[in-house]
Amino acid sequence: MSSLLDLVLPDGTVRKVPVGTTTADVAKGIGPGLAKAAVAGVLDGQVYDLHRALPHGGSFRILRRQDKESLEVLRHSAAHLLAMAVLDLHPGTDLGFGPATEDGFYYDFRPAQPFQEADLPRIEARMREIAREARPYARTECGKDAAKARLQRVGYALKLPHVDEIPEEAISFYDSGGFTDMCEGPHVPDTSWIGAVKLLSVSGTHWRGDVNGVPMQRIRGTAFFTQEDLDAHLKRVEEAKLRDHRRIGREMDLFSFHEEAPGAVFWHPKGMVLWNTLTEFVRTELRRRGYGEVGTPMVLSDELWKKSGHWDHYKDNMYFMEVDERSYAVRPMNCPGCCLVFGTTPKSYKELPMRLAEFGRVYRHELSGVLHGAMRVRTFTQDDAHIFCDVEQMQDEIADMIDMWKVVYRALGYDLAGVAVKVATRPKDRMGAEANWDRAERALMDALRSQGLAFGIAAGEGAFYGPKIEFHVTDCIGRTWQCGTVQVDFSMPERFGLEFTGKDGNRHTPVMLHRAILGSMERQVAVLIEHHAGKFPLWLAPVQARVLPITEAQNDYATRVAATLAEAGLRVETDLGSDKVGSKIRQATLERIPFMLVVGAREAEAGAVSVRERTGQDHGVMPVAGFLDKARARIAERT
RNA sequence: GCUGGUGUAGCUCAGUGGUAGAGCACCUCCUUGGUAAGGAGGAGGUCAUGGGUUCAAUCCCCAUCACCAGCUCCA
Repeated sequence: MSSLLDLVLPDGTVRKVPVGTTTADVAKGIGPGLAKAAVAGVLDGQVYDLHRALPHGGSFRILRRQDKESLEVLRHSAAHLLAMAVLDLHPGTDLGFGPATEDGFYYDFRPAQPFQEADLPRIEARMREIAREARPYARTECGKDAAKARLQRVGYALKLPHVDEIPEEAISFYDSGGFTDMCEGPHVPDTSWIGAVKLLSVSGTHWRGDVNGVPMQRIRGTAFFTQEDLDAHLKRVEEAKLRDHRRIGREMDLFSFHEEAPGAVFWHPKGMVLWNTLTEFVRTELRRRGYGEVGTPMVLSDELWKKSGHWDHYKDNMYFMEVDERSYAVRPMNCPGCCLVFGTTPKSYKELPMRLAEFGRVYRHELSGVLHGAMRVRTFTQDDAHIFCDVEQMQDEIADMIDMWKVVYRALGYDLAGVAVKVATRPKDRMGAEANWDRAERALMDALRSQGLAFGIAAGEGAFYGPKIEFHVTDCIGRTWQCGTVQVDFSMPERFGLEFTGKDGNRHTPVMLHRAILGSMERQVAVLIEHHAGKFPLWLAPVQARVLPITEAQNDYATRVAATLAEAGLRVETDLGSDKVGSKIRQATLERIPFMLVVGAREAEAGAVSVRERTGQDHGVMPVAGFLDKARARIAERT
C-alpha cells in the first residue's frame, strides 16, 4: 500500500500526492493563479470541497471560479446561507431541502408564519451580513443513528425519515457557525465566497413534491461569485422577458385573452396567418407521407368515453353536459373519434398502414394555477394523427414520424440538438396488458436509437393508454414545453373492437399510433414567437412587407404597388399616414415587418421600390417585379 | 387545486379616506418631410367584481374572479 495517491490531471500528467492532500494543496502546487481560482476538486466525477482530503487517487481536475460547475457549488452554499438567514429572522422554521438549480437555488421551509414577498429584502440583507462573517462550511460525517439523533437535537423533524433512504452508510453534515444541516455537499470553504445573492420569489410547494404531504414554502434566488455576474444575469433575464409570447402576441396583434374564457386563446387575423401557414405546411408533409385527413365532432356521448377508457382514467380533465336527457362530453382527445372512422367499414391488410390526420380541437379542464398564456390552455388544436397498422409495420411508421418531426422542426428554425427528447414510460394509472407496455416502450426506444437520437427517460409520465416519445422545446426563460409526441397504443383498438383481415384470412387487431408534430397550434405558435422573438422568417410573417410613401403624393402609387404584390400572393400593407418616412420606418421595424418598401417621387417615376429590411439592411432600389422575385425565392426556401 | 403576488385609459405605469394623472397609442388640424419619433389640439377611466367599515372608499377589511411566479399536472 503506497502512502502516495496518483492524481491523473486533465492533460494526462500524473501527480503523486501524499494521503491527506486537499484540492487546495494540489492547486497551490500547480500555481498561485490556480490556487486563487480553485473552488473545488473533481475526483473520478465526484466533487470535493476545496479543503477536504482526497480519499483516493484517480482522474482529477480542479474547478475554477469561471467553470460552470463551480456556480452549482456556490449556489448550494447560497441555499445554506438562505437557511441561516431564515433561521435567524424566523426562529422555529422547519427546513426541507435546499438544492442548487439550473440558474440559482431554492430552499423549502415550513415557517411558523407564512413568508411574504416583503420578507425577502430583510432575509437577503441578513444573508449578506452572514456572508461577510465568513462562516465556514465545515463537513463532518457520522453513522445513521448518530445522524438521526443529531437531526432530532436541532429540530429538523421533516428530514428524519430521509436518513434511511440515503444509500451511503456515512451521513455528512455541514456546520456554519450555529447552523447545521444534513447535506452531502460540496460547498465553498466559507460564506464570504458568495459575492452576490438575490432572492427572487416565494411560492408554495409540498414536502417532497407530494400534493397530499406537508405544505411548505419555497424561497428561490440566485447567486454569483461577483456582483457584476449577478447584474449581467438579471439583465439577461430582463431581456429574455421581452420575448415573452404574451407580450409579443399583443404587440403584434396576433391574439388576445379574455376573462370570459380563461385558458383560451382568441386568435386575431394576423395570428391566424401564422396558424394557417403552419397547418398548410404540415398538410404538404401529410400529402407526401400518405396521410388522409379527417374531421370528427367535438361533443360525443359518454358511452364513447367509457369505451375508450377516458371515463376511468381522464374524467377529471373533461367537460360534461346533459342535453335531451343524454350525457355528452367535450373531447379532451381526438383518438376515439378517429377510431369510429376507422371502424366504419371492414378493413384489409392491404389498406394498412392507414394514416388519418386531424387538426382537432380539444378541451381539457386544467387546474387554474397551471394556465400560462398560449403555452398551457384549456382548449387547443392538435395537429393530430392516428396510424392504424400491423405490428410489423409499427417500427417503420414510428421512424417516419420522427423523420417528419425533423423536417418540420428544421423548417421552423429550431436547432434539433436543442430539443430534449424523452421517452415517457408507463404511468401508475394505466390500462392494458403489461406485455403490451413492454412491447410499446421498446418500440419507441428502438425507433429513436435507429434514428440516432439521444433521449432521456421520463419515468411514469406516459399516457394512460400507452408510452410516448416527447419532444420538448424551451421558452424564453428556460422552461421547457412538450410539443411533438409519438405514442404506441395497443389498448384502444381492442376496446373499440377494431379489426382488419390479414393475409392469412383471419381477423387481427391493429396497433394504433398517436402522433402530433407541432403538438398544439397554440403552444407551437407561442414557442415560435419566443424562439424568433417575433421576428418571423418571411414565409411565416403575418405581414411580409409594408409600402411607405414618402409624401402623400405617392399614396396612389404605394396603393398600386401593394395591390400588385398582394395579387402575387404576398401579405402587404401600406402606411398612408402623414408621418415622415423615418417615423413610418420606425413603426414598421417595431412591428417586426420583414420588408419596408419606401416609395418617393423617384421610385414612382421608375415603377420601383426602395427595399429596406427589418434588420436595417438596405437592398437599394429595384423594380417591383424584382422585389417580388426576391421575396418569392426567400419564401420558397423558408429562411 | 395549493403558496405568495398583482389588478387604475388600448399599452407601460404614477397617485390619494373627500369619485384620478403621465408617456406612448388613438382622433382632428397644421406640416409634404428620403430610411428608427415634425408640431398643435382633442377624446378616452363604474380605479377587476360583490359585500362590509365610514359622513365619505379607487385607497381600509372580507369574499369572488382573472392574471403573474412557483408546486403538482400536461400538448
